[in-house]
Amino acid sequence: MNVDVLQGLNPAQREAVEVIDGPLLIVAGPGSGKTRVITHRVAYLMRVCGISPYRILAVTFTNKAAREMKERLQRLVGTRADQLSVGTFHAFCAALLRREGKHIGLDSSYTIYDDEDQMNLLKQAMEQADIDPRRYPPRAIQGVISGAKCLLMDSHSLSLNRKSYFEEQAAKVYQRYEELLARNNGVDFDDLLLKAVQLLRNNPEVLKGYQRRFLHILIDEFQDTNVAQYVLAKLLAEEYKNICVVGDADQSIYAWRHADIRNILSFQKDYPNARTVTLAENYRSTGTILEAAKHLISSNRMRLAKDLWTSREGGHPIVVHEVHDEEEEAQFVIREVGHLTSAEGFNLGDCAVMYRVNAQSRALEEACLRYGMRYKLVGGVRFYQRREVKDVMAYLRLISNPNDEVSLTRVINVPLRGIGQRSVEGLIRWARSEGIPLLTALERVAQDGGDRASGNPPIPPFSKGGSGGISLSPRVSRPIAGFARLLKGLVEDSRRLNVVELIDAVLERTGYRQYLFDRVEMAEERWENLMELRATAQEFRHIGPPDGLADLLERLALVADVDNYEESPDALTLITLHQAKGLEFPVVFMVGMEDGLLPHVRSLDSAEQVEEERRLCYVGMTRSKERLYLLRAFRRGFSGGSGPAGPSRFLYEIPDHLIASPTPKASRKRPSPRQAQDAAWGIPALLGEGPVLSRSPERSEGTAEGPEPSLPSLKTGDKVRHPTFGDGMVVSSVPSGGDYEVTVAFDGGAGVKRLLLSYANLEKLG
DNA sequence: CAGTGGAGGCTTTTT
DNA sequence: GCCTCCACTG
Repeated sequence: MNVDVLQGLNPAQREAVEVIDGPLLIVAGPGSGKTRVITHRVAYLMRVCGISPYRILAVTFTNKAAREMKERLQRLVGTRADQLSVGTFHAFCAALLRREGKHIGLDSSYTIYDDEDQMNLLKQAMEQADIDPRRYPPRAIQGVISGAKCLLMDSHSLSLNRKSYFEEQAAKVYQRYEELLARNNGVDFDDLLLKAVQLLRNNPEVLKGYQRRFLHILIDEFQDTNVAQYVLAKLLAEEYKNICVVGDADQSIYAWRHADIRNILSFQKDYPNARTVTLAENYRSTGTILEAAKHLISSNRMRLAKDLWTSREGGHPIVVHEVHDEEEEAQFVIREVGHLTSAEGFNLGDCAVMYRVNAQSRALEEACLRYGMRYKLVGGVRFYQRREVKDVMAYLRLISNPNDEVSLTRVINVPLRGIGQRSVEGLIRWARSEGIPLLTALERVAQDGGDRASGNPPIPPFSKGGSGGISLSPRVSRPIAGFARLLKGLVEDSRRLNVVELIDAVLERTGYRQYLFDRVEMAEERWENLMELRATAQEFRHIGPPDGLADLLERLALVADVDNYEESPDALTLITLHQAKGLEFPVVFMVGMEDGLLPHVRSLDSAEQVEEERRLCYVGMTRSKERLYLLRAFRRGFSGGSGPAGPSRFLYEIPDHLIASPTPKASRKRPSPRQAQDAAWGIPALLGEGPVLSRSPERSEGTAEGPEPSLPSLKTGDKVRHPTFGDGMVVSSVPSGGDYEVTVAFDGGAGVKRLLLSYANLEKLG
């Protein structure tokens, strides 16, 4: 019985399963059976080594991966799999904080803020810190704060280690932002990790408990972990040092989210005796595809080479095709998919179209609709980000955590109750000056504000009245009082109702349902979404108050999507390259193979970023099992106007002999600087045409024209004016993906900026 | 207080 | 080119 856990594994896989003592690094190339190894390893630990599932922790990057792992393990070891700790870092930390948060002053009913909530709070913090959001984009500030948190830095340490004036400003916001979070009894996603680490570091006895519990720790997608996650894992593994990490640096595509490939190096340094097992056999792709991908990725300097191989030699050549624009690109995909499904035995569900940015899905979707091809768009607006869902969630959060002012301000006037922005602001200011929670302020208005004689002169917006009350006109106070009563009633309901009943109560008693159908467009669809939320809540209905609500809210905060990607046998998949990671398809179309898109313009200023783009390209190519198409358009309507675009540099990194109907040798060489210049203006560099491919000549000709006359040329030394940054001098101007990337040194505090000419709205000064 | 229009701003995305 | 946010008007 114990034998079958090892059966069917190749020698490397077998080693990765059997080496259980001490630290282990598994380097897992694409399609190397990684998931199989992980699940079999866990099964081996349990069934062969007799280790209790309670003492095994397996951490994954996404909920989906966690779910799949659990399902597979259930098949391998049965119901004992339920006792395993399998989940994401964030979920693990959320549970830890709920249980042990009291050690760091966090109430167990804390709220987890998502991106949108976080930005709301951050903007407030910026206002309080008196930092101009025009000069310091909140998004960028958020990025700096998040980056600091992922390195386990607090605002003080960010301030000390600042590398720029910008970071110094960010540190100021950070401090305020933390104060606001604390007042709201809220945490953001990064806090889950940061606070978990803080908690464990500052509470040795708590830490010891977990260290002794987890005899074996596994981390999947190790290349995607950030420093905080690695430190957390290291802390937990300190007792037994049975830590197994699985990853592939070549598939690291989340550095921009503070994932740090250097964790792999740190691992080898922190555990000098760590064993390394490389899974090099690829079971997914044809020899041709694997060869092309290997060749591409070998251009990266920051990597450890590994020798991937497959027994599936040869295979269909890769099709590289040029089209005029995105419309033609979509048309080509549709025609080709039609051919593959009607004549070559593929199913529609076998095919996927992958792209760099979501905006590219539009042309594809339109084409699918026009030609009547079934498709499945992955991603888009996520479920828990939809307004109606977030509104109802805000009510639920507020019931659970009355200190949550973000949620309170979100719903105090939804449905419309005549409580305007000014009233809310006044209320908040008043509550702060009195040092009372916002909810208490509401209740006070309900107690005495509502009945106050109308003869009282309203002092807008709020002012202190006698005995800690406030005086305001009934027009303002009545709806506020009404809202306070509503909330109080719902909090009482929550003590006796299960979560499903509670959701129903919220929908009815707040008047939300009525509001939706009376006043909101597409009410049916939105209602459907709310019913889906209600369906999710069913899972928690048996958990009595107040835990049911807390559990539901945790789930809603940590599980991003109900309709995560699921295979649909009869639809063409449209998906971003990022989301495609971990998936595989018999047929893959990669569209938008242009410099400026892949690699993306925003990555062109650093070699590291271009390398990440190359990895992204590598990830896309290695999703394919049988057929791979690389499409490139001469001209693409991209944000800000349409411009010609040169072929992706990555196309030149694929050997000729792997490409269908090889193009003339001369044009397949890496372009000379002159050619690169031409390419940037859309002058065709790839002249060859495959047999399947036809390009309408009359349209193609139109692309060979010169630069758009509308783009003014700027040269070094020119004086320019920018609407927000003010006056400055051009330092450099280089063509970039059909645009110009202009570097400008501004006179004021703005410093040196890199701008895209078509976005920047620069005025040339005589 | 609430609905409308103009201006500005633009990857990738899970938790 | 399209969506989002803010400012203004009704």
